[in-house]
Amino acid sequence: MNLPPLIQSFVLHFGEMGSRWGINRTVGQIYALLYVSPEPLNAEQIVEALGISRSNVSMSLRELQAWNLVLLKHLPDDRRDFFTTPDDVWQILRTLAEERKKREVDPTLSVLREILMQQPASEAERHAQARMSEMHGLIEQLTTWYEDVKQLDTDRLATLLTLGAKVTRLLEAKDKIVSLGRSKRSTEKG
Amino acid sequence: MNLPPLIQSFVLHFGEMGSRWGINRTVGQIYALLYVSPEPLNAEQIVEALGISRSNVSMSLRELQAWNLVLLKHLPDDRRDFFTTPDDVWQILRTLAEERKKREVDPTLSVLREILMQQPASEAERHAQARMSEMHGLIEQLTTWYEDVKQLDTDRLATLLTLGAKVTRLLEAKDKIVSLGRSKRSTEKG
DNA sequence: TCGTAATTTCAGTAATTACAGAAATGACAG
DNA sequence: CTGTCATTTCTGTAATTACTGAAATTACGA
Repeated sequence: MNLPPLIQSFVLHFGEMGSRWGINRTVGQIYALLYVSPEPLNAEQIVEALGISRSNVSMSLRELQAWNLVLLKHLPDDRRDFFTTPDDVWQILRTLAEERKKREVDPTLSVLREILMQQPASEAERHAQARMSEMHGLIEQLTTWYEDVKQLDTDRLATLLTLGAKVTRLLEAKDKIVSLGRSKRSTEKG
Repeated sequence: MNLPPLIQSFVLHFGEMGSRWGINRTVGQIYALLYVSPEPLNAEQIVEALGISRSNVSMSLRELQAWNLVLLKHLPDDRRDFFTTPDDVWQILRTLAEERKKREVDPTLSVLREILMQQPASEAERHAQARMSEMHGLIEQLTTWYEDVKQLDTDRLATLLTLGAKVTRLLEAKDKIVSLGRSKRSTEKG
């Protein structure tokens, strides 16, 4: 590996993390390298920078393309493929969220739905279905929220994040007023 | 494997998904089994239900405990360990979020911070640092939001999720009013 | 303090996944 | 066409990870 020390730390870290993210070391390293490169890189440059085989680079880039995490660019009068990551980190976040949902959530959701359609044949199955139904409900609530906020443009999304706690405080205030109203009325009744 | 068909589907699915979630098949299967079981199970029961070795069960339970995903229970006059998952799916979600953050986000955040402390020795490093800084900023914003909303009790969290889009519409309305005011003033000026 | 049951650790093996190098394919210029 | 360069696919091997069965440890009752 032949990289400036500061970049190498970053690349190596992404490699190590790779396994925890469900991708492998090489894929993680290539992504990190592309992310910090000022210019798009071609396969040969990646081979030199990371010291890995040409075929490994080819397959890893394939993987990154399947995740929609890299952009393919072409330079005039050059047949080679050059790769970058999107400039906008928020766009990267969106892609990541979408792809992980597709791979890690949607399949479970559809399996749950399928199982919940069936008639339980025993008390054990009935209880299991009830549990699965709870899980299904939670996941649906989360994905509904996600589908909702992912529509937001970046500014509004950022605002929503920054707001986070404040929305909460607003809700608490509302609750307080409502419950005050309720307890007053219930006092009057009781 | 010796389970009612409906439960078996669920367990097998969690096993298959296991790899995508960064845990292994057995761990996924055991978790799924405990999740749908009406009563806590001991190791031997898991061995019988899933048809895997006793030692494998022991190591997988260890892994699940490291993730705080299972509860250890003891019955009176019985030395064996019995395991369950929490009843409340929201609690499970919280644990999952916390553990994944700890494993998948925090290490990256600290590596980024460390690298950003250093003096870039070249233009390439300077640019790389700028990119890392963008990433760091985004992750910080996300984790701040997370630290914020994770404090909420479940009712309020659920409300926040359901609200999702509506908060947005509120923001949009506010934006419209503000920008109307601005454009009016700028028209007056221009 | 011995014996027994439960659990954990360990060492070897099986299974899976990652990778390199070679061969094949594709794309284009002349 | 043919030759060249870029990329992909394929096959075998290396490395890693998952798993088993045996041995060791722990916990506790008699």
